[in-house]
Amino acid sequence: MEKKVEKDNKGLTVGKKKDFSTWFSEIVQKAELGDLRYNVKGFLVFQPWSVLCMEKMYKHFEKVLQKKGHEPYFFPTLIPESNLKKEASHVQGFTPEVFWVTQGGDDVFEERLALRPTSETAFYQMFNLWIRSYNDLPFKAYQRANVFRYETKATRPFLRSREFHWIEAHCAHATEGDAMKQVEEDMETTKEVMHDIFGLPFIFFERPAWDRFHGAHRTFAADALNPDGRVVQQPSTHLLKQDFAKVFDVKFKDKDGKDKFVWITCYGPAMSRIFASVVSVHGDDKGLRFPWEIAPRHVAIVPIDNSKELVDKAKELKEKIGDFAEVVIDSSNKTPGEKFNHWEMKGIPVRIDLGKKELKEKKLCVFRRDLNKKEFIAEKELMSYLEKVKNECGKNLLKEADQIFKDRIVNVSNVREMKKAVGAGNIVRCEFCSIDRDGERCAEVIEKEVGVKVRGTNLKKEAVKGKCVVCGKKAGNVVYVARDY
RNA sequence: GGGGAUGUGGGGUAGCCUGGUUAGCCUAUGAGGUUUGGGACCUUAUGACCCCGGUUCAAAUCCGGGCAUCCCCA
Repeated sequence: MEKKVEKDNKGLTVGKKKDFSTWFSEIVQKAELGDLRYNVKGFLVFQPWSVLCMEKMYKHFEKVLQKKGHEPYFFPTLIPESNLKKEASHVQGFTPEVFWVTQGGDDVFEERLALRPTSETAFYQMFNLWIRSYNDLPFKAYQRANVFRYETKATRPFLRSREFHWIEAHCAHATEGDAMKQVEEDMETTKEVMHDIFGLPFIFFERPAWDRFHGAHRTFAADALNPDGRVVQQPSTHLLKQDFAKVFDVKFKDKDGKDKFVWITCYGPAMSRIFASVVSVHGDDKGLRFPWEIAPRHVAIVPIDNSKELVDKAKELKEKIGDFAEVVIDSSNKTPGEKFNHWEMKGIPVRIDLGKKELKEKKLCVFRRDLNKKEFIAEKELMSYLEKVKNECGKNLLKEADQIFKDRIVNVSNVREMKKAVGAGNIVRCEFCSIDRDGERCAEVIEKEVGVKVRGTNLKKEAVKGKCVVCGKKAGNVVYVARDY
């Protein structure tokens, strides 16, 4: 049959590599991930296909957090201004981004209430009441929540919205050593979930002194990479030391009978933003692709026509698959071709094309999205086929993503090379004077001349032997630089 | 932070410069029918000029303000 001229706008009109920004906008709309037409700037409606995936992502994160001893909470969305103001650098950093609630009905509040931009100042207020003794430590809490930030930079659906969905974990420890171990545990959690299950490669960097979380002593953040060569900050974990403990007066009686301030850490994986990376990293020119574990649905059965015979057979197969996979039957009135394209756009891992031929021959025509491969199997092999795809498809996507990520890290030894490498969409590795305050001037030079930010140092110690690419002084660190959003 | 562009049914658009019939087209949607192995077809129906103000006999069109979206640069 003749290929139809694309004028109905159902397919993607650009390649992911060619024009990533258009590709992303299109896929959000055409795969029905989010509707941007909600009439408040910077906010969007999350549609079922993104919600179903994000629900699964939440489950994976929460399961691991709970396994490691975190307990779940739901904190209030509103935080009094006085709480927010307690820690000086925290308030300074977040105040410009706060949405304020000033009234209830016609009553004007004496004190403004913040729609939480993050919940340190809510959790630690309560830590003060809950923590009494070293027996209470470590105190490991988390919540899944939506938070609000009045972003002034260009907002983008999922990636940077004024309301986003995340998990924030807050922990209190008896010693700095314990706190640092927590930070390491958070990084391990990120790898276990985001890399191993969601299939997203990243590097954990320690951020330079000038780029820490407001109120943190040390900040560690995972940078993932989009196809356009820009990095996206994914989960970050922070060593807050005792600053917040002091202003919220969170003390415990230690074994030696003395009152001591707790050491606090916090960790924040943003589900909506990780979802953006899942879409960006795994998607292709036909649409979405998902690792099995977080696919909104697993199998679509497409009856070639909607005859009773075929629809009944589809139901029978669904029954047979049972709890092994989530199955949808597409008995819409679309033509088969349109259904095929639709489910490829949606990124369903397995599609079963069911026609009279298969019925007669007791065969099934199966299509797997990770490889875009169609084949015929005997009907009795269905379950083992699904099992195989379940095991393989996440791994395939991960392998592909890891390879691309690895190839995008490029070493340079001067600013000119850096410009070239960054222009080609790479993350650049180079030697640099210092990630303490005195290196900030060199970072500014790079930002101005090349348009990239110093992301930080890799946690794996890397040998330094040369000079800083900017000032030429003896290098103190190997740093990574990249364009960001 | 700076600059540029845009806003017309659910989606994509024509018309705007030069104000003047019933706002045209594609698609989607409802109904009826024919179809169905890679984006079907016929008949028919529904549906729009971002908001507020100004100019004018007359505004989608010109002017001012607001809101929103997209792109580029730092």
